Amino acid sequence: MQDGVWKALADSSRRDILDQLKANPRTTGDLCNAFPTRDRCTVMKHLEVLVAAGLVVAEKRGRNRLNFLNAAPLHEIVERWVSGHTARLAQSAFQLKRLSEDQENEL
Amino acid sequence: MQDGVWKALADSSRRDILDQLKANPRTTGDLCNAFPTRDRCTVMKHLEVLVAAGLVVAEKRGRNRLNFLNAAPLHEIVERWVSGHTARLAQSAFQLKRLSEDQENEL
DNA sequence: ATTATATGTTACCGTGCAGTAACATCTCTC
DNA sequence: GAGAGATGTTACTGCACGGTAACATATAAT
Repeated sequence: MQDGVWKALADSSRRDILDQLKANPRTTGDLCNAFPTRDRCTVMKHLEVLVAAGLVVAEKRGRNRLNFLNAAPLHEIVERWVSGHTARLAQSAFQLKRLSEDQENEL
Repeated sequence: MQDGVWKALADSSRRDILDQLKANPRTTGDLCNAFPTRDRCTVMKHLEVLVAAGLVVAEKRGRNRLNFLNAAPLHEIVERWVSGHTARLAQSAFQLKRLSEDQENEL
């Protein structure tokens, strides 16, 4: 479940697509124009992955397809996993600080 | 740069390893015992990826190797990328709500 | 010193994925 | 309805990655 979201976020092209959708929904053609180096099929495949992960919702509008960002899955993995780690940011920083001090003492 | 962090987080085994390191640093052997289904070499390869991403710092202690969590890269991608999306969570929810209403109106 | 324990290194295999091409479908415009 | 424009589908290729085995090194205990 969450795994699909992480996998979707692993690719920079897909994160770029999400950035494009952040302000406003875009048609597939818009997105292809935004990434001239990538083939249209490549963009569509990335969109499929994003839709499967729930990060993008697509809607047909005539002969166009509008792609909407859905930030909810992002929010979810941050709440359920990331915050559990970053909450202890100070603790891990302390551990690492003590580690480097021990290394100095070994000289 | 950030890409290495995202790639490292894409694999659930690696996220599990980070979970193991959340409370306390662990030796490589500890981690292997924590994941009996995975080969030791597999665990080590995952650790390599995590170290390359800066999420884990390893230190030799005698014949053991202690693996420390470093949550800083996590915090960084959240601050620099994720929060830019989740901050607009309400906006994207509104867009999606309006989308579903439009779909109902089309009936 | 020898042995057992813990970790490090190299090479290989199967799978999954990014990327592309060719072809198919659908919808607007005229 | 004919053609153009936009999207959908299938199949193929190269490469990266997860996983494993075999071998190598280092350190503690005896």
